[in-house]
Amino acid sequence: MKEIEKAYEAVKYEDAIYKKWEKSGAFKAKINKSKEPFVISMPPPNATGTLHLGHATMLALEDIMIRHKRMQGIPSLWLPGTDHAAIATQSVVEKKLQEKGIKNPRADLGRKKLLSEIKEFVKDSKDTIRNQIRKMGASCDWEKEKYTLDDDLNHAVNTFFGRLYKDGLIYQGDRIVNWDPNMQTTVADDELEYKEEKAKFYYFKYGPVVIGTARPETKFSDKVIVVNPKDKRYKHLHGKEFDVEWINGKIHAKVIADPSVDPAMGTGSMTITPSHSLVDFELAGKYKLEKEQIIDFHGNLLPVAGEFSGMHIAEAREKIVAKLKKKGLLVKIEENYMHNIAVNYRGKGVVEPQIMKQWFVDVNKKVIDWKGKKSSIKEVMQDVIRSGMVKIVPKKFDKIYFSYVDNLRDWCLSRQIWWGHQIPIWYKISEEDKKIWKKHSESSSYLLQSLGIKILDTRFGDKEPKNGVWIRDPDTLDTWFSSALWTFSTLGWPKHTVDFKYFHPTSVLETGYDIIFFWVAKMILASTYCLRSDGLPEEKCIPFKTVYLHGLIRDINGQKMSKSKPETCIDPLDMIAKYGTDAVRLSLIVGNTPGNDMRLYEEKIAGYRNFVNKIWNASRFALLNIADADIDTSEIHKKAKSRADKWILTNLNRLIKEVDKDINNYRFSDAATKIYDFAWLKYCDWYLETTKGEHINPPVLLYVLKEILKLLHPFTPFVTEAIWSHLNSENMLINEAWPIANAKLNFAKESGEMEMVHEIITTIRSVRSEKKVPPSQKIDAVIYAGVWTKTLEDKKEPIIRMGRLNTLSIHTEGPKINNAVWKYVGGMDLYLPVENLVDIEKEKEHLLKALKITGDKIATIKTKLSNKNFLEKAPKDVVEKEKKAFADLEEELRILNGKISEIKAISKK
RNA sequence: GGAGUUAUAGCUCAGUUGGCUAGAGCGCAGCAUUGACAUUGCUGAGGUCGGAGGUUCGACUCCUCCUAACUCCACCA
Repeated sequence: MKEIEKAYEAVKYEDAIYKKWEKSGAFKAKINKSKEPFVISMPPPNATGTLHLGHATMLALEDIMIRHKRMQGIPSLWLPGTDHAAIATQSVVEKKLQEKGIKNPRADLGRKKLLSEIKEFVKDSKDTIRNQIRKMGASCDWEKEKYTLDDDLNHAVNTFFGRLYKDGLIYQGDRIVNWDPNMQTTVADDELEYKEEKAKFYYFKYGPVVIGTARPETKFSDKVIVVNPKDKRYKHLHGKEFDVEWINGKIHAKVIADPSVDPAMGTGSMTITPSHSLVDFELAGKYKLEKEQIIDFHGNLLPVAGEFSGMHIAEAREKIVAKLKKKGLLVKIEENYMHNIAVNYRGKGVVEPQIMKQWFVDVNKKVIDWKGKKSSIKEVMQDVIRSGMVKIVPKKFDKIYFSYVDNLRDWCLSRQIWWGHQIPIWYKISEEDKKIWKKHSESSSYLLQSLGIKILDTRFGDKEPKNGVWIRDPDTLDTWFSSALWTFSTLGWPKHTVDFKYFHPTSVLETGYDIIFFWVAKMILASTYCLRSDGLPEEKCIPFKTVYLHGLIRDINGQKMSKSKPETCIDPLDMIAKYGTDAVRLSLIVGNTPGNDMRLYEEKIAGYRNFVNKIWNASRFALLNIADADIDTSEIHKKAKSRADKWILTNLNRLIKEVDKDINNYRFSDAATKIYDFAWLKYCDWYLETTKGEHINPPVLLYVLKEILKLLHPFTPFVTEAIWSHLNSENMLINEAWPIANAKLNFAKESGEMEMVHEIITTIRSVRSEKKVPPSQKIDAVIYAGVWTKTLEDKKEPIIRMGRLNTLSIHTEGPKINNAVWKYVGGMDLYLPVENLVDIEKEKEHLLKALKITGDKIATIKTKLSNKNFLEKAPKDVVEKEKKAFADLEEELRILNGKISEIKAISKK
């Protein structure tokens, strides 16, 4: 025992402990059909990413839940995995290839080669994130690890797609999509970011009206003017048609009135460009107008632009304006027009709305047999939350969820990149078209469109259909399409494996609130649809029973941490190296309440490192003071001797109850804080300090320490396991049984703090009156403290070790130290020095202040107690409490008055 | 434009269905320290719970309005 270091150095222990856990099989979930399991599917981090604070928080929270349940003997599965993060990964690899000199990786390498490049890259970097998950101490079942592009998960994806297709829920449609000309792919609405930008706003004469626009380059073939029907300025024009002079000659235009136009915006009249604006596209659909593409997929103008054809839009804009000016059609230019432009949040490319053929999921068609009624995807998604089948913690996110689902649009599934699950759709084409197609390296679906390839037939399938020439849709599926299946595809679905039957639905989904739309909603969509069509009862079709949404971690200024601001950005791995995983975990848990953001700063982590060290030292102390670590701690209630023993056991018992309640209610911060307080303030500062010396009761000392370690283990797994190995060489703490509150350990009556306090105060008072000394200013502190003294064998002078105060000592015999007179005060075997007087004036001031406060309180409480309404309407226990408080206060007042008269008597002398 | 969240000590945050004198950590000031621990111990200062109303015997807690900050959604032709 003696060789334990004075300070706990996390780095020395953590990796070895993790290996030991993993090797022992402690993380493996064991099926036990007589018990209901506890299951978490780990939100899969990007396979090529590195651990950030969001991951660290997620891992810490989930590990707490899993370790707690595991110690309770509940079969617990935490299934880890990684995500292929399609767009992010492909763009990283493409960039790397470009750095190597391959200018256009897709065209130059072709699909097969590029994919194998990406595969290599993922393979190499996957271990990074895996090891970082281990660094956090995550006790997940690595044997069940999955990757969203695994073959069996691909099979699940295709099965999901196939069923939707068969049910007519998947359709291909011309839709306006967010096209990123840089990345050459569509971007989901969810993935857009808006950036404010200053631009010029142009006014042009267009026939009888003046129109305003920021984008003249899209206006070549505008032939429809739209005005608000209530706008009096344009009433005479409704339904009229006429020829107007425009960029490249005359255009036959007509006027439509629609309420979507804002009369206050610009001139109140506009022309529409259905191909490159969502609003215009919807208007065109409403009035059945033609939609002509103006800009191609690289951002260049098409032949409709005449002399500007082939020019990039950025370059063309001013030239078009110049031409219109020459024609006398330019009215004015507003220079400082602020507007938002949409950019892809990955890569930041400016998005150009385009009409393209894309695959969509219909969320409104009623095909799901749900609770005896044909329902749409949207309706099922609403019902699952509304009926409470899935609970969201905190509840405020219900509203946010509904505002999203109620306005849910059809889900655009296709992405024009190669890394991901390729769409399992085949097109029958002619031999000749196939030759053309091959020349273009099977690029992307928009080329199918623009090359004019004729599709003769369309089929769903994993493999190429027979008879005829078939090509597969070159696009891939939205990453979230595979993530949506995560809770059950990882358990073997579409097969109903033993694991699937036992472990699904999962218990808790724990993640940041920022991906509630991306992921949480899509998981509900996918699991209810897939599993219901398997014929499972509704309650088995949800992906999880509870969603716990943690707050996001922000920097000290409340800003999002981003790599662009390294000075405020905290890297969890650096912090782990510096302060240890346990400290990092605590700093992420304490103060983190569901759905509320939390600021993190290094001092906070350092604070928890100090706590970890405190536990280490308390244990060290215990071990140094116990001859034999194998002390029998059974039947501990019979071994509690002193009042202090009983007090700490009673408090421990209370703590266990509260911690269980808190963890079950997802109040992890509260649970951690309570254990922290108990361990540091009650066990170390109070119990250890009080019993130090000859009053150590080894069984209780050890028992309480062990219980603290168990309670703390889910929060700080490493240090607790490290200490445990000194206490118990046979079993690892990770496998120990979780503490259970024991009624026998409730000594509240014998050991209640207040009772003890009163007893000691009484004794002290009697001591004082005997010796006629003024009350010590620090007397009250005595109650919490307890100090010991010890004579060193090798020193002549008696030594007083002052743990907390100068005023108290514990000794079996009335000591005579430093010429002080010590008096036995009983109760806890305390000896009190009756000299060491204090500053009388200060004491007087202090007492008078206390007297005033107490007097005020008594007045308040008196009013309350004389209030009839209070006595009649307030709950009985509250009234009782008030009465007791009143009695206590009066007693306090008496004591204070006694002290004051004492002081006055002394100061007179 | 629509919706939501937050506002409590110098800083970061707790405060569970309204009910004992509103709490913690950090920071600050003072004191202490030879056998677990300076990654320590004790003591102290510091709050009209954003503002104004209302409901109630009683409001940090519930309701309304106002102010400020943040977030999400929509979107600017």
